[in-house]
Amino acid sequence: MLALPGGFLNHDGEEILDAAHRELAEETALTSDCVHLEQLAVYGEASRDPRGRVVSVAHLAIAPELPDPVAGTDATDAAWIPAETVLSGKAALAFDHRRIATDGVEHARTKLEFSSLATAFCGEEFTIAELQQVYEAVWGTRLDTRNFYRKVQAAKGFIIPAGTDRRSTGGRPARLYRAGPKTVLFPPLIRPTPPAEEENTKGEEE
Amino acid sequence: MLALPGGFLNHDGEEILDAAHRELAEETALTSDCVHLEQLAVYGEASRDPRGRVVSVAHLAIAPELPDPVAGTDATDAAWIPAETVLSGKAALAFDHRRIATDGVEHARTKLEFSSLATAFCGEEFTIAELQQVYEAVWGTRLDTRNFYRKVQAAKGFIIPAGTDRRSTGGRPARLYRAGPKTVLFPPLIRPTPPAEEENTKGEEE
DNA sequence: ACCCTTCTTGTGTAACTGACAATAATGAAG
DNA sequence: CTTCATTATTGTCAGTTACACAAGAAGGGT
Repeated sequence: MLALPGGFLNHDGEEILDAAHRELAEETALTSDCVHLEQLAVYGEASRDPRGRVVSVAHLAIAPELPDPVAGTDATDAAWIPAETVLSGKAALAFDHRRIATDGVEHARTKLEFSSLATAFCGEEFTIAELQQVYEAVWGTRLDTRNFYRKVQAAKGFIIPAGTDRRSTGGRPARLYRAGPKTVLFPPLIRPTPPAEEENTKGEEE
Repeated sequence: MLALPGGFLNHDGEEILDAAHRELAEETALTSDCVHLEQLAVYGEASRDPRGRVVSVAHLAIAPELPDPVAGTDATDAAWIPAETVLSGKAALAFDHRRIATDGVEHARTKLEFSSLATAFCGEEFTIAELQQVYEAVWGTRLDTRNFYRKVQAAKGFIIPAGTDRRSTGGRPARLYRAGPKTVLFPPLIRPTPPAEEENTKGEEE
C-alpha cells in the first residue's frame, strides 16, 4: 500500500530534521541541499499504527525539481503522486497518511499567502510567470496575470530583479528575479475564496 | 529555575493530548473541561536537555480564568508569569522554554486574527468590550472601539447575541454575546502593523 | 434634574481589490 | 525587410474595504 516516505531515528542523538532529510533522500533522491523541509505537526494517536505506538513528526518538503524516485530500503517501489489524487481519495494511503497529506497541502496553500515560500519551488533565478505557475499549481486556481504582477512587486523584499533576461521561447524575453530577503509577505497574496459559500442573506427586513 | 509545565507520557497507550491535559492539571488546577489545548510544535533538538534526549510536544493552553497554581509533583513552586516578562528575558526559563514561549505567543497572536480563538479566553457569555480586551491583551496594542465593533459583527458566525444585558458597572448596560459556530473568521481581524518599518522610498527618479 | 460612566452607532476619505485590453519585445516565416 | 506569432509587461476604472474620527444612548448616583 502507498505511504508517505518516513522512518525512525537512527540513534538517540540524531536530530529529527536530519532524520527527515535522510529518509526523504533514501526514497526520492532529494538531498538536503536541494529541498526545504519544514515541520508540520505531530501525529501521535495511540491507534494510528496497529503495530504499536508510533509518534510521527510530519514534515513538508518543498523543492523546485522532482528527481525520479528510487525504491529505497523500506519500500518496494516509489512514485510521485499528484496531491489531488491523494486528497480526493483516488489513491489510498496507509495509516493516517491521507490526513497528514491533507493537512500538509492546506499548510502549503496558506503559507504561500503570507510567506515567500513560493520562491523555494523555483530555481535560483525565475520569471514572474514561473512564480505565478507555482501559485496556480499549489492553489489549484487560475490567477489574473496583471494583478499578479502588481501584487508580487508591491510586496517589498519578496523578489528582486536579477538584471538579466531569459532567452525567450519564441516571445518577448522575460525579466529574471531572485528571492528577496523578506520571508513574510506584506501585503500578503490572498488566494481567491474558492466557492464563496452563499450565506442566507435573504429575509433582511427594512 | 522556572520552567513550563510538562512531563512524560504515563504509559505507551496514553494519548499525547491527554498527557498534556494531565500535566497541566497537576500544576495549575486547570482541568480539561475549562481549558483548551492546542498543539504547537515539536522541540526535539538533541542538545536541548543536558540530561538526555527529550522530544517535547509543545501545547498552547487557552483559558478564561486562571486558578491559583499549586505546586505539583514535579515542582517546588508554581506561579503565573506575564508573557512579556518571559519574552523580554526578565524571567529566565530552563532549557529552551523561552523559545517555546515566544513561538507560542506568536502563534496565539496570529490565531486571534483568523480564528474565533479569542472567545475561548472569555466566559460563556461576554460583552464586546471584554472581547476587545482579550485582543488588546494578546496583541499588546490598543484598538479603536468603533472599528472593533464593526469588524467582529461583520464576521458572520463569530459572535451571536445572547439576548440579555449585563448589569452595568455604573454605565450603560452591555449586550451579552456567545461564541458562534464558525471557527475560522472571515473577514479576519488583522492586527495593526506594529512598527510599520520605514522603507527607503526616497531617491525615486522621474 | 443633572452629571458621570459605559456602551453603541455613522460618515467621509484613502487605499486596495478585482475585472478588463492594449502595447512591447523578441524569433520565425514569407 | 515585412509580417506574423508568441510571450511579457503595463494602466484604468469601478466597487469595496479600511481606518480615523465624534456624537448619542442607557443606565446609576447625587
